[in-house]
Amino acid sequence: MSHRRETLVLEYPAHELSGRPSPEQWLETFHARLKERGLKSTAQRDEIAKAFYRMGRHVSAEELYGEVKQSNSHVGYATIYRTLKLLKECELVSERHFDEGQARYEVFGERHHDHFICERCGRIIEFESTQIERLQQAIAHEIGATLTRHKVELYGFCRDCRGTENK
Amino acid sequence: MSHRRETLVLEYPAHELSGRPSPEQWLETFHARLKERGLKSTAQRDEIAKAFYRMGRHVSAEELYGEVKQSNSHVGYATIYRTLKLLKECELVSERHFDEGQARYEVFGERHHDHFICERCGRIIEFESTQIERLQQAIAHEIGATLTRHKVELYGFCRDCRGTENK
DNA sequence: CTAGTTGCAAATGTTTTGCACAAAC
DNA sequence: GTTTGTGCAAAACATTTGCAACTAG
Repeated sequence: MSHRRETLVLEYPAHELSGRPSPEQWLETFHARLKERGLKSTAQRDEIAKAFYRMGRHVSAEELYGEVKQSNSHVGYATIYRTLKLLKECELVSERHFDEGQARYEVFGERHHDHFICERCGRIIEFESTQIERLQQAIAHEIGATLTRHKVELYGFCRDCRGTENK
Repeated sequence: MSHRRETLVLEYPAHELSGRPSPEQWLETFHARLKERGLKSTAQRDEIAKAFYRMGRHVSAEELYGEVKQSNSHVGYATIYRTLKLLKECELVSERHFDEGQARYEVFGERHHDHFICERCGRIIEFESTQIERLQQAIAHEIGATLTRHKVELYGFCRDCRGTENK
């Protein structure tokens, strides 16, 4: 009996993302979903979407605002938030609330994964676990509930920050 | 080989809480921890702590403020927040951030449990799973991290709200 | 007495909204 | 030409803080 891999740790730098559509495909999908909803494509929406995609994972509205400002100094915070909301509605982005004040956003529709967050350096490591997925379904079944989504977050000290806790 | 129970669903109404100290014990502990820290016990702190304890689980600052106002109309929001922060520091209360804007608080130090949150009616069901606990440790080990805390949240439709999704 | 606590109002940080002007379809 | 989108400033929230008056130890 083969030993199937149940847990997979994924830690990619922003420039090395797997399982993603190309930026062009992604933007096209955005345009299509906007059209479906009778909404318009605009230069700002494209800029924001592209900047977001380029930045990789776990981006805050503030960070995105900063990035977009670099190329186009004339976007307002409001448009950032409005576009992020749109991208959520178009199911291209998902919103996460880690234990900070602000929300973070990531490209949606990749394989489901969960997060480890280092409490010292803020590093976020992603992982997938089919066992955890299965267990969650089992628990939902026991409760008598239907699951729409779920969230597993581990907090602690990462490899590099272990042993520096008391510094 | 016996079939050990791995998952336990806990759903208590506020008036039927298990594994808790008595309100008096709890308040005494609060007093003791304040003293340790060179801080004072006051009428307000007691009132807030008692109201909190009485209200049961998953209380927001707003709800607690409302409750305290009933008996003593002269507490400010600031004192609610300051006392909640104190209770956290005294490890008598823990703070949770579900996917709402506001934080929710619960009595700390009971057995670790996780939450299912119904997206229709807001009901929160707690459960414990030793398997999930073990898996999380295994994942932390694989990442090379030390875990300080973790969080599992399931979202969906509860028993009573299933089938009413499209109403 | 004196350090710690309170209530208020004002400040904060994040996100949302109203509105007049501008741009897409 | 409508309808939708934008930028700005103001509003809306949840939470925190400064400060003068107050109170527990």
